[in-house]
Amino acid sequence: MNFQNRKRIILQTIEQAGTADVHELALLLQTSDMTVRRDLVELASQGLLYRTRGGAMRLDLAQNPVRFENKVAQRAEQKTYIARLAAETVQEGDIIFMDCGSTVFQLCPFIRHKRIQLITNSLPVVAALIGSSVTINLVGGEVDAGRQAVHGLMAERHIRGYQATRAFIGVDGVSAAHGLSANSEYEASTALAMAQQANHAYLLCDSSKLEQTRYVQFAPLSLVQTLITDRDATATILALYEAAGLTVLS
Amino acid sequence: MNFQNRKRIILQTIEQAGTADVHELALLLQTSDMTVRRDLVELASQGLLYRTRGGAMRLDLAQNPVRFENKVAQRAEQKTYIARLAAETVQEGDIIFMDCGSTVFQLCPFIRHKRIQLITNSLPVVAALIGSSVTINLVGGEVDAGRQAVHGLMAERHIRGYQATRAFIGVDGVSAAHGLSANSEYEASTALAMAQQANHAYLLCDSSKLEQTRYVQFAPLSLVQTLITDRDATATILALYEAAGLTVLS
DNA sequence: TTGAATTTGTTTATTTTTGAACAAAAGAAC
DNA sequence: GTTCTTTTGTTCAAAAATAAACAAATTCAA
Repeated sequence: MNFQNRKRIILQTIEQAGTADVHELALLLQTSDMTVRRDLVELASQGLLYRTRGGAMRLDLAQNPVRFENKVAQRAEQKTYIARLAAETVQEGDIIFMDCGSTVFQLCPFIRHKRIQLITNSLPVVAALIGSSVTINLVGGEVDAGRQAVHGLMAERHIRGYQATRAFIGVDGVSAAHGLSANSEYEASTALAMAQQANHAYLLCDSSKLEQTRYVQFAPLSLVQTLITDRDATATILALYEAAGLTVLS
Repeated sequence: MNFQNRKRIILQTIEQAGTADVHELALLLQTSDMTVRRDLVELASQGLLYRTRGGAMRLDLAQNPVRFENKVAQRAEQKTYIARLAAETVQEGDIIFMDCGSTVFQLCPFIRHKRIQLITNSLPVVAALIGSSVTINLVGGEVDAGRQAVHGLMAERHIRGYQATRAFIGVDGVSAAHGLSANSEYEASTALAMAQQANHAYLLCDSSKLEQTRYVQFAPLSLVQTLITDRDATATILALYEAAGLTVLS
Protein backbone atom coordinates (compact mmCIF):
# COMPACT_ATOMS: atom_id res chain seq x y z
CA MET A 1 0.00 0.00 0.00
CA ASN A 2 1.63 3.24 -1.14
CA PHE A 3 1.07 6.84 -0.19
CA GLN A 4 -1.33 7.66 -3.02
CA ASN A 5 -3.62 4.82 -2.14
CA ARG A 6 -3.54 5.61 1.53
CA LYS A 7 -4.21 9.24 0.79
CA ARG A 8 -7.27 8.33 -1.22
CA ILE A 9 -8.66 6.10 1.51
CA ILE A 10 -7.91 8.56 4.30
CA LEU A 11 -9.62 11.44 2.52
CA GLN A 12 -12.59 9.28 1.67
CA THR A 13 -12.94 8.11 5.26
CA ILE A 14 -12.77 11.63 6.60
CA GLU A 15 -15.16 12.98 4.02
CA GLN A 16 -17.70 10.37 5.05
CA ALA A 17 -17.28 10.15 8.79
CA GLY A 18 -16.18 13.73 9.42
CA THR A 19 -13.41 12.61 11.74
CA ALA A 20 -10.99 9.72 12.07
CA ASP A 21 -8.27 8.90 14.53
CA VAL A 22 -4.73 7.77 13.89
CA HIS A 23 -5.00 4.28 15.27
CA GLU A 24 -8.30 3.56 13.56
CA LEU A 25 -6.80 4.61 10.21
CA ALA A 26 -3.68 2.53 10.83
CA LEU A 27 -5.89 -0.50 11.35
CA LEU A 28 -7.93 0.27 8.27
CA LEU A 29 -4.83 0.74 6.13
CA GLN A 30 -2.95 -2.17 7.64
CA THR A 31 -0.01 0.04 8.51
CA SER A 32 1.59 1.65 11.55
CA ASP A 33 0.41 4.66 13.50
CA MET A 34 3.63 6.45 12.58
CA THR A 35 2.95 6.16 8.87
CA VAL A 36 -0.58 7.44 9.30
CA ARG A 37 0.74 10.42 11.23
CA ARG A 38 3.19 11.24 8.47
CA ASP A 39 0.38 10.96 5.91
CA LEU A 40 -1.90 13.20 7.95
CA VAL A 41 0.83 15.83 8.32
CA GLU A 42 1.31 15.79 4.56
CA LEU A 43 -2.40 15.96 3.77
CA ALA A 44 -2.93 18.73 6.28
CA SER A 45 -0.11 20.73 4.70
CA GLN A 46 -1.88 20.33 1.38
CA GLY A 47 -5.00 21.75 2.99
CA LEU A 48 -7.02 18.60 2.40
CA LEU A 49 -7.94 18.00 6.01
CA TYR A 50 -7.64 19.46 9.48
CA ARG A 51 -5.14 17.78 11.75
CA THR A 52 -6.36 17.24 15.29
CA ARG A 53 -4.66 15.70 18.25
CA GLY A 54 -5.00 11.95 17.80
CA GLY A 55 -6.39 12.13 14.29
CA ALA A 56 -7.88 14.45 11.72
CA MET A 57 -11.20 15.97 10.73
CA ARG A 58 -12.92 17.53 7.79
CA LEU A 59 -12.04 21.19 7.29
CA ASP A 60 -15.58 22.51 7.45
CA LEU A 61 -16.25 20.82 10.79
CA ALA A 62 -13.16 22.36 12.33
CA GLN A 63 -14.41 25.82 11.43
CA ASN A 64 -17.93 26.01 12.84
CA PRO A 65 -18.67 23.44 15.49
CA VAL A 66 -22.23 23.53 16.76
CA ARG A 67 -22.49 25.06 20.19
CA PHE A 68 -25.45 25.25 22.50
CA GLU A 69 -25.28 27.25 25.69
CA ASN A 70 -25.95 25.67 29.04
CA LYS A 71 -26.49 27.76 32.13
CA VAL A 72 -24.91 25.97 35.01
CA ALA A 73 -23.81 28.70 37.40
CA GLN A 74 -25.65 27.81 40.57
CA ARG A 75 -24.34 25.19 42.99
CA ALA A 76 -21.81 23.99 40.44
CA GLU A 77 -19.68 22.22 43.01
CA GLN A 78 -22.53 20.11 44.36
CA LYS A 79 -23.68 19.29 40.85
CA THR A 80 -20.25 18.08 39.84
CA TYR A 81 -20.09 15.93 42.94
CA ILE A 82 -23.44 14.34 42.16
CA ALA A 83 -22.51 13.80 38.52
CA ARG A 84 -19.30 12.02 39.50
CA LEU A 85 -21.22 9.64 41.74
CA ALA A 86 -23.74 8.98 38.99
CA ALA A 87 -21.05 8.36 36.37
CA GLU A 88 -19.51 5.64 38.53
CA THR A 89 -22.62 3.54 38.13
CA VAL A 90 -22.36 3.57 34.33
CA GLN A 91 -20.92 0.40 32.81
CA GLU A 92 -19.44 -0.10 29.35
CA GLY A 93 -22.15 -1.24 26.98
CA ASP A 94 -24.93 0.52 28.88
CA ILE A 95 -27.79 2.24 27.14
CA ILE A 96 -28.62 5.33 29.16
CA PHE A 97 -31.17 8.13 29.14
CA MET A 98 -30.17 11.66 30.14
CA ASP A 99 -32.74 14.42 30.42
CA CYS A 100 -32.16 18.15 30.15
CA GLY A 101 -31.47 18.92 33.80
CA SER A 102 -28.42 21.02 34.57
CA THR A 103 -27.13 18.47 37.08
CA VAL A 104 -27.53 15.69 34.54
CA PHE A 105 -25.52 17.75 32.04
CA GLN A 106 -22.53 17.58 34.40
CA LEU A 107 -22.31 13.86 33.67
CA CYS A 108 -20.87 14.57 30.22
CA PRO A 109 -17.17 14.93 31.08
CA PHE A 110 -17.30 11.74 33.15
CA ILE A 111 -18.79 9.52 30.43
CA ARG A 112 -17.00 10.95 27.39
CA HIS A 113 -14.63 8.03 27.11
CA LYS A 114 -17.08 5.23 27.82
CA ARG A 115 -18.38 3.08 25.04
CA ILE A 116 -22.08 3.44 25.73
CA GLN A 117 -25.24 4.41 23.95
CA LEU A 118 -26.97 7.57 25.02
CA ILE A 119 -30.52 8.73 24.38
CA THR A 120 -31.10 12.37 25.29
CA ASN A 121 -33.39 15.31 24.65
CA SER A 122 -30.79 17.88 25.71
CA LEU A 123 -29.01 19.89 23.03
CA PRO A 124 -26.07 20.93 25.28
CA VAL A 125 -25.48 17.27 26.08
CA VAL A 126 -25.34 16.46 22.37
CA ALA A 127 -22.91 19.33 21.76
CA ALA A 128 -20.71 18.19 24.64
CA LEU A 129 -20.54 14.57 23.57
CA ILE A 130 -20.56 14.78 19.79
CA GLY A 131 -17.41 13.23 18.40
CA SER A 132 -16.75 11.27 21.62
CA SER A 133 -16.91 7.51 22.03
CA VAL A 134 -20.53 7.80 23.14
CA THR A 135 -23.09 6.87 20.49
CA ILE A 136 -25.77 9.54 20.65
CA ASN A 137 -29.44 9.11 19.93
CA LEU A 138 -31.25 12.42 19.94
CA VAL A 139 -34.91 12.56 20.90
CA GLY A 140 -37.04 14.19 18.21
CA GLY A 141 -39.78 16.76 18.68
CA GLU A 142 -40.40 20.42 19.43
CA VAL A 143 -37.27 22.41 20.26
CA ASP A 144 -37.68 24.43 23.44
CA ALA A 145 -35.34 27.42 23.08
CA GLY A 146 -35.51 28.31 26.77
CA ARG A 147 -34.40 24.90 27.97
CA GLN A 148 -32.27 24.08 24.93
CA ALA A 149 -34.06 20.76 24.78
CA VAL A 150 -36.59 18.75 22.83
CA HIS A 151 -40.03 18.15 24.29
CA GLY A 152 -43.57 17.30 23.37
CA LEU A 153 -45.74 14.48 22.19
CA MET A 154 -43.37 13.26 19.53
CA ALA A 155 -40.48 13.33 22.03
CA GLU A 156 -42.37 11.18 24.47
CA ARG A 157 -43.29 8.72 21.75
CA HIS A 158 -39.64 8.58 20.67
CA ILE A 159 -38.47 7.80 24.20
CA ARG A 160 -41.06 5.07 24.55
CA GLY A 161 -39.58 3.40 21.50
CA TYR A 162 -36.49 2.43 23.51
CA GLN A 163 -35.64 0.41 26.59
CA ALA A 164 -32.46 1.48 28.40
CA THR A 165 -30.42 0.07 31.24
CA ARG A 166 -30.31 3.35 33.17
CA ALA A 167 -32.04 6.73 33.22
CA PHE A 168 -30.53 9.84 34.77
CA ILE A 169 -33.14 12.51 35.41
CA GLY A 170 -33.26 15.81 37.20
CA VAL A 171 -36.27 17.50 38.77
CA ASP A 172 -37.04 20.91 40.23
CA GLY A 173 -38.42 19.52 43.46
CA VAL A 174 -38.79 16.25 45.31
CA SER A 175 -40.65 15.40 48.49
CA ALA A 176 -40.86 12.12 50.38
CA ALA A 177 -44.57 12.67 50.78
CA HIS A 178 -45.58 14.13 47.42
CA GLY A 179 -43.04 12.68 45.03
CA LEU A 180 -41.44 14.38 42.04
CA SER A 181 -42.39 17.80 40.76
CA ALA A 182 -41.27 20.16 38.01
CA ASN A 183 -41.77 23.71 36.80
CA SER A 184 -43.08 22.65 33.43
CA GLU A 185 -45.25 19.90 32.09
CA TYR A 186 -42.80 19.32 29.25
CA GLU A 187 -39.90 18.45 31.51
CA ALA A 188 -42.19 16.34 33.62
CA SER A 189 -43.43 14.20 30.76
CA THR A 190 -39.90 13.65 29.41
CA ALA A 191 -38.50 12.65 32.79
CA LEU A 192 -41.45 10.37 33.42
CA ALA A 193 -41.08 8.59 30.10
CA MET A 194 -37.34 8.10 30.51
CA ALA A 195 -37.66 6.71 34.02
CA GLN A 196 -40.36 4.30 32.92
CA GLN A 197 -38.36 3.03 29.95
CA ALA A 198 -35.25 2.22 31.99
CA ASN A 199 -34.36 -0.78 34.13
CA HIS A 200 -33.00 1.55 36.77
CA ALA A 201 -33.85 5.24 37.23
CA TYR A 202 -31.52 7.63 39.08
CA LEU A 203 -32.76 10.95 40.38
CA LEU A 204 -29.95 13.53 40.37
CA CYS A 205 -30.90 16.25 42.77
CA ASP A 206 -28.83 18.69 44.79
CA SER A 207 -29.79 19.06 48.45
CA SER A 208 -31.50 22.44 47.97
CA LYS A 209 -34.28 20.70 46.04
CA LEU A 210 -35.02 18.06 48.64
CA GLU A 211 -38.41 18.47 50.33
CA GLN A 212 -39.40 21.15 47.85
CA THR A 213 -42.61 21.09 45.85
CA ARG A 214 -43.05 22.66 42.43
CA TYR A 215 -45.91 23.43 40.10
CA VAL A 216 -46.40 20.08 38.38
CA GLN A 217 -46.40 17.03 40.60
CA PHE A 218 -45.97 14.31 38.07
CA ALA A 219 -44.88 11.06 39.72
CA PRO A 220 -44.60 9.26 43.05
CA LEU A 221 -41.18 8.71 44.55
CA SER A 222 -41.32 5.08 43.46
CA LEU A 223 -40.70 6.17 39.86
CA VAL A 224 -36.98 6.13 40.64
CA GLN A 225 -34.88 3.52 42.37
CA THR A 226 -31.91 5.64 43.43
CA LEU A 227 -31.51 9.19 44.67
CA ILE A 228 -28.11 10.81 44.19
CA THR A 229 -27.51 14.03 46.09
CA ASP A 230 -24.68 16.01 47.71
CA ARG A 231 -23.09 15.95 51.19
CA ASP A 232 -25.07 18.97 52.37
CA ALA A 233 -28.23 16.90 52.73
CA THR A 234 -29.04 16.17 56.37
CA ALA A 235 -29.18 12.59 57.58
CA THR A 236 -32.73 13.18 58.81
CA ILE A 237 -33.95 14.04 55.34
CA LEU A 238 -32.03 11.25 53.65
CA ALA A 239 -33.56 8.77 56.11
CA LEU A 240 -37.00 9.77 54.81
CA TYR A 241 -36.06 8.65 51.32
CA GLU A 242 -34.43 5.48 52.46
CA ALA A 243 -37.56 4.68 54.44
CA ALA A 244 -39.51 5.13 51.21
CA GLY A 245 -37.45 2.32 49.66
CA LEU A 246 -34.91 4.35 47.69
CA THR A 247 -31.19 3.70 47.56
CA VAL A 248 -29.51 6.97 48.49
CA LEU A 249 -26.01 7.96 47.32
CA SER A 250 -24.33 11.07 48.67
CA MET B 1 6.03 -10.48 -25.30
CA ASN B 2 6.77 -7.07 -26.80
CA PHE B 3 6.17 -3.59 -25.50
CA GLN B 4 2.89 -3.05 -27.34
CA ASN B 5 1.34 -6.15 -25.84
CA ARG B 6 2.58 -5.34 -22.35
CA LYS B 7 1.29 -1.79 -22.66
CA ARG B 8 -2.14 -3.08 -23.57
CA ILE B 9 -2.28 -5.47 -20.64
CA ILE B 10 -0.90 -2.97 -18.15
CA LEU B 11 -3.42 -0.29 -19.09
CA GLN B 12 -6.23 -2.81 -19.03
CA THR B 13 -5.23 -4.05 -15.59
CA ILE B 14 -5.04 -0.57 -14.16
CA GLU B 15 -8.28 0.47 -15.76
CA GLN B 16 -9.99 -2.45 -14.06
CA ALA B 17 -8.35 -2.56 -10.66
CA GLY B 18 -7.55 1.12 -10.28
CA THR B 19 -4.05 0.34 -9.11
CA ALA B 20 -1.35 -2.25 -9.75
CA ASP B 21 2.12 -2.78 -8.38
CA VAL B 22 5.32 -3.50 -10.22
CA HIS B 23 5.89 -6.99 -8.97
CA GLU B 24 2.32 -8.08 -9.57
CA LEU B 25 2.51 -6.84 -13.15
CA ALA B 26 5.86 -8.56 -13.69
CA LEU B 27 4.28 -11.83 -12.65
CA LEU B 28 1.26 -11.26 -14.84
CA LEU B 29 3.42 -10.39 -17.85
CA GLN B 30 5.97 -13.13 -17.18
CA THR B 31 8.74 -10.59 -17.24
CA SER B 32 11.11 -8.87 -14.83
CA ASP B 33 10.36 -6.01 -12.43
CA MET B 34 12.87 -3.83 -14.27
CA THR B 35 11.02 -4.14 -17.55
CA VAL B 36 7.73 -3.28 -15.94
CA ARG B 37 9.32 -0.20 -14.41
CA ARG B 38 10.61 0.91 -17.75
CA ASP B 39 7.16 0.39 -19.24
CA LEU B 40 5.47 2.34 -16.49
CA VAL B 41 7.86 5.27 -16.88
CA GLU B 42 7.05 5.35 -20.57
CA LEU B 43 3.28 5.10 -20.08
CA ALA B 44 3.33 7.76 -17.40
CA SER B 45 5.23 10.12 -19.69
CA GLN B 46 2.50 9.58 -22.26
CA GLY B 47 -0.04 10.58 -19.64
CA LEU B 48 -1.80 7.22 -19.72
CA LEU B 49 -1.42 6.42 -16.03
CA TYR B 50 -0.12 7.85 -12.78
CA ARG B 51 3.17 6.43 -11.61
CA THR B 52 3.38 5.72 -7.90
CA ARG B 53 6.20 4.31 -5.86
CA GLY B 54 5.90 0.55 -6.20
CA GLY B 55 3.45 0.62 -9.05
CA ALA B 56 0.94 2.81 -10.85
CA MET B 57 -2.67 3.93 -10.58
CA ARG B 58 -5.45 5.27 -12.70
CA LEU B 59 -5.21 9.01 -13.28
CA ASP B 60 -8.64 9.85 -11.86
CA LEU B 61 -7.85 8.11 -8.58
CA ALA B 62 -4.69 10.15 -8.16
CA GLN B 63 -6.69 13.37 -8.40
CA ASN B 64 -7.72 15.12 -5.22
CA PRO B 65 -11.38 14.61 -4.41
CA VAL B 66 -13.58 17.66 -4.28
CA ARG B 67 -12.25 19.74 -1.45
CA PHE B 68 -14.74 20.80 1.14
CA GLU B 69 -13.08 24.20 1.11
CA ASN B 70 -14.41 24.54 -2.40
CA LYS B 71 -17.75 23.14 -1.36
CA VAL B 72 -18.31 25.67 1.38
CA ALA B 73 -16.13 28.68 0.69
CA GLN B 74 -15.76 29.06 -3.06
CA ARG B 75 -19.35 28.36 -3.95
CA ALA B 76 -20.64 30.47 -1.08
CA GLU B 77 -21.88 33.17 -3.38
CA GLN B 78 -23.90 30.78 -5.51
CA LYS B 79 -25.30 29.09 -2.43
CA THR B 80 -26.42 32.37 -0.94
CA TYR B 81 -28.05 33.29 -4.23
CA ILE B 82 -29.91 29.97 -4.32
CA ALA B 83 -30.96 30.27 -0.69
CA ARG B 84 -32.35 33.75 -1.28
CA LEU B 85 -34.46 32.47 -4.16
CA ALA B 86 -35.69 29.57 -2.07
CA ALA B 87 -36.56 31.79 0.88
CA GLU B 88 -38.78 33.94 -1.33
CA THR B 89 -41.10 31.01 -1.87
CA VAL B 90 -41.69 30.57 1.87
CA GLN B 91 -45.00 32.01 3.12
CA GLU B 92 -45.97 32.91 6.66
CA GLY B 93 -47.64 29.94 8.30
CA ASP B 94 -45.77 27.40 6.20
CA ILE B 95 -44.54 24.12 7.62
CA ILE B 96 -41.21 23.38 5.97
CA PHE B 97 -38.62 20.60 5.93
CA MET B 98 -34.90 21.41 5.69
CA ASP B 99 -32.30 18.68 5.35
CA CYS B 100 -28.62 18.84 6.27
CA GLY B 101 -27.20 20.07 2.96
CA SER B 102 -24.81 23.00 3.05
CA THR B 103 -26.84 24.98 0.53
CA VAL B 104 -30.01 24.39 2.50
CA PHE B 105 -28.25 25.70 5.60
CA GLN B 106 -27.83 29.07 3.87
CA LEU B 107 -31.58 29.51 4.07
CA CYS B 108 -31.38 30.25 7.78
CA PRO B 109 -30.67 33.99 7.72
CA PHE B 110 -33.46 34.54 5.20
CA ILE B 111 -36.20 32.81 7.17
CA ARG B 112 -35.22 33.89 10.70
CA HIS B 113 -37.97 36.45 10.94
CA LYS B 114 -40.76 34.46 9.39
CA ARG B 115 -43.44 32.89 11.52
CA ILE B 116 -43.21 29.37 10.22
CA GLN B 117 -42.77 25.85 11.50
CA LEU B 118 -39.58 24.03 10.61
CA ILE B 119 -38.77 20.33 10.74
CA THR B 120 -35.06 19.56 10.32
CA ASN B 121 -32.43 16.92 10.99
CA SER B 122 -29.54 19.40 10.84
CA LEU B 123 -27.90 20.51 14.09
CA PRO B 124 -26.30 23.63 12.55
CA VAL B 125 -29.73 24.71 11.33
CA VAL B 126 -31.14 24.29 14.83
CA ALA B 127 -28.24 26.25 16.30
CA ALA B 128 -28.73 29.04 13.76
CA LEU B 129 -32.48 29.38 14.26
CA ILE B 130 -32.95 28.66 17.94
CA GLY B 131 -34.47 31.67 19.63
CA SER B 132 -35.80 33.08 16.35
CA SER B 133 -39.45 33.36 15.37
CA VAL B 134 -39.24 29.97 13.65
CA THR B 135 -40.78 27.09 15.59
CA ILE B 136 -38.33 24.22 15.35
CA ASN B 137 -39.11 20.55 15.29
CA LEU B 138 -36.00 18.45 15.47
CA VAL B 139 -35.92 15.02 13.88
CA GLY B 140 -34.94 12.29 16.34
CA GLY B 141 -32.53 9.43 15.81
CA GLU B 142 -28.84 8.59 15.62
CA VAL B 143 -26.54 11.61 15.70
CA ASP B 144 -24.00 11.55 12.86
CA ALA B 145 -20.97 13.49 14.11
CA GLY B 146 -19.51 13.85 10.63
CA ARG B 147 -22.52 15.51 9.10
CA GLN B 148 -23.70 17.17 12.32
CA ALA B 149 -27.08 15.73 11.61
CA VAL B 150 -29.58 13.10 12.70
CA HIS B 151 -30.10 10.06 10.53
CA GLY B 152 -31.34 6.50 10.59
CA LEU B 153 -34.50 4.46 10.83
CA MET B 154 -36.00 6.43 13.70
CA ALA B 155 -35.30 9.68 11.86
CA GLU B 156 -37.12 8.52 8.78
CA ARG B 157 -40.06 7.35 10.85
CA HIS B 158 -40.16 10.73 12.58
CA ILE B 159 -40.25 12.59 9.28
CA ARG B 160 -43.05 10.39 7.99
CA GLY B 161 -45.11 11.44 10.99
CA TYR B 162 -45.52 14.90 9.49
CA GLN B 163 -46.96 16.50 6.38
CA ALA B 164 -45.40 19.83 5.40
CA THR B 165 -46.17 22.46 2.82
CA ARG B 166 -42.61 22.59 1.47
CA ALA B 167 -39.38 20.60 1.61
CA PHE B 168 -35.96 22.07 0.85
CA ILE B 169 -33.41 19.39 0.14
CA GLY B 170 -29.84 19.28 -1.15
CA VAL B 171 -28.15 16.47 -3.02
CA ASP B 172 -24.60 15.71 -4.08
CA GLY B 173 -25.52 15.08 -7.68
CA VAL B 174 -28.50 15.33 -10.00
CA SER B 175 -28.93 14.17 -13.56
CA ALA B 176 -31.87 14.62 -15.91
CA ALA B 177 -31.50 10.99 -16.96
CA HIS B 178 -30.63 9.28 -13.67
CA GLY B 179 -32.31 11.46 -11.09
CA LEU B 180 -31.01 12.33 -7.62
CA SER B 181 -27.88 10.84 -6.07
CA ALA B 182 -25.93 11.24 -2.83
CA ASN B 183 -22.66 10.24 -1.25
CA SER B 184 -24.31 8.42 1.62
CA GLU B 185 -27.38 6.31 2.10
CA TYR B 186 -28.28 8.20 5.24
CA GLU B 187 -28.58 11.53 3.51
CA ALA B 188 -30.47 9.86 0.70
CA SER B 189 -33.14 8.32 2.93
CA THR B 190 -33.67 11.56 4.83
CA ALA B 191 -34.01 13.65 1.68
CA LEU B 192 -36.35 11.11 0.15
CA ALA B 193 -38.64 11.01 3.17
CA MET B 194 -38.79 14.80 3.43
CA ALA B 195 -39.61 15.26 -0.24
CA GLN B 196 -42.34 12.64 -0.08
CA GLN B 197 -43.97 14.17 2.99
CA ALA B 198 -44.22 17.65 1.50
CA ASN B 199 -46.77 19.18 -0.84
CA HIS B 200 -43.97 20.79 -2.81
CA ALA B 201 -40.32 19.69 -2.86
CA TYR B 202 -37.53 22.09 -3.86
CA LEU B 203 -34.13 20.81 -4.87
CA LEU B 204 -31.40 23.33 -3.94
CA CYS B 205 -28.41 22.57 -6.07
CA ASP B 206 -25.58 24.77 -7.28
CA SER B 207 -24.70 24.45 -10.94
CA SER B 208 -21.56 22.37 -10.32
CA LYS B 209 -23.78 19.48 -9.21
CA LEU B 210 -25.99 19.46 -12.27
CA GLU B 211 -25.49 16.44 -14.49
CA GLN B 212 -23.30 14.76 -11.89
CA THR B 213 -23.87 11.26 -10.58
CA ARG B 214 -22.87 10.10 -7.10
CA TYR B 215 -22.66 6.80 -5.28
CA VAL B 216 -26.27 6.29 -4.19
CA GLN B 217 -28.92 6.96 -6.80
CA PHE B 218 -32.00 7.19 -4.65
CA ALA B 219 -34.84 8.83 -6.52
CA PRO B 220 -36.07 9.86 -9.94
CA LEU B 221 -36.17 13.53 -10.84
CA SER B 222 -39.94 13.50 -10.35
CA LEU B 223 -39.40 13.38 -6.57
CA VAL B 224 -39.10 17.16 -6.63
CA GLN B 225 -41.26 19.77 -8.30
CA THR B 226 -38.82 22.67 -8.44
CA LEU B 227 -35.09 22.97 -9.07
CA ILE B 228 -33.37 26.07 -7.70
CA THR B 229 -29.86 26.70 -8.99
CA ASP B 230 -27.50 29.59 -9.73
CA ARG B 231 -26.90 31.79 -12.79
CA ASP B 232 -23.88 29.78 -13.90
CA ALA B 233 -26.05 26.92 -15.15
CA THR B 234 -26.23 26.85 -18.95
CA ALA B 235 -29.57 27.27 -20.68
CA THR B 236 -29.02 23.95 -22.44
CA ILE B 237 -28.81 22.04 -19.20
CA LEU B 238 -31.70 23.90 -17.60
CA ALA B 239 -33.82 23.05 -20.63
CA LEU B 240 -33.27 19.37 -19.86
CA TYR B 241 -34.86 19.75 -16.45
CA GLU B 242 -37.72 21.87 -17.72
CA ALA B 243 -38.38 19.23 -20.34
CA ALA B 244 -38.59 16.70 -17.52
CA GLY B 245 -41.45 18.68 -16.04
CA LEU B 246 -39.64 20.64 -13.34
CA THR B 247 -40.05 24.30 -12.59
CA VAL B 248 -36.57 25.81 -12.72
CA LEU B 249 -35.57 28.94 -10.79
CA SER B 250 -32.18 30.56 -11.34
C1' DT C 1 24.98 -16.36 -40.94
C1' DT C 2 26.99 -12.38 -39.12
C1' DG C 3 27.13 -8.17 -36.76
C1' DA C 4 24.98 -3.99 -35.22
C1' DA C 5 21.05 -2.21 -32.80
C1' DT C 6 17.67 -2.82 -29.57
C1' DT C 7 15.51 -4.85 -25.79
C1' DT C 8 15.65 -7.44 -21.63
C1' DG C 9 17.51 -9.41 -17.25
C1' DT C 10 20.81 -9.30 -13.36
C1' DT C 11 23.60 -7.19 -10.12
C1' DT C 12 24.81 -3.36 -7.40
C1' DA C 13 24.48 1.23 -5.37
C1' DT C 14 21.39 4.87 -4.12
C1' DT C 15 17.21 6.75 -2.63
C1' DT C 16 12.82 6.50 -0.42
C1' DT C 17 9.74 4.68 2.73
C1' DT C 18 8.69 2.46 6.80
C1' DG C 19 8.47 0.94 11.75
C1' DA C 20 10.47 0.95 16.43
C1' DA C 21 12.34 3.31 20.31
C1' DC C 22 12.44 7.08 23.08
C1' DA C 23 12.38 11.90 24.60
C1' DA C 24 9.53 16.05 24.43
C1' DA C 25 5.14 18.26 24.39
C1' DA C 26 0.28 18.66 25.05
C1' DG C 27 -3.91 17.55 27.35
C1' DA C 28 -6.49 15.55 31.00
C1' DA C 29 -7.10 14.43 35.76
C1' DC C 30 -6.59 15.72 40.29
C1' DG D 1 -0.85 24.70 40.68
C1' DT D 2 0.63 19.39 40.25
C1' DT D 3 0.99 14.66 38.31
C1' DC D 4 -0.28 11.30 34.98
C1' DT D 5 -1.46 9.75 30.47
C1' DT D 6 -1.59 10.25 25.65
C1' DT D 7 0.14 11.98 21.49
C1' DT D 8 3.77 13.68 18.86
C1' DG D 9 8.38 14.47 16.77
C1' DT D 10 13.01 12.73 16.11
C1' DT D 11 16.42 9.61 15.30
C1' DC D 12 17.92 5.44 13.49
C1' DA D 13 18.01 0.98 11.39
C1' DA D 14 15.70 -2.09 8.27
C1' DA D 15 13.17 -2.90 4.21
C1' DA D 16 11.49 -1.72 -0.22
C1' DA D 17 11.82 0.50 -4.55
C1' DT D 18 14.46 2.70 -7.94
C1' DA D 19 18.24 3.84 -11.09
C1' DA D 20 22.52 2.76 -13.15
C1' DA D 21 25.71 -0.30 -15.14
C1' DC D 22 26.57 -4.06 -17.62
C1' DA D 23 25.78 -8.69 -19.56
C1' DA D 24 22.71 -11.60 -22.17
C1' DA D 25 19.23 -12.27 -25.43
C1' DT D 26 16.59 -10.97 -29.25
C1' DT D 27 15.61 -8.64 -33.58
C1' DC D 28 16.63 -6.99 -38.00
C1' DA D 29 19.09 -6.35 -42.22
C1' DA D 30 22.35 -7.42 -45.45
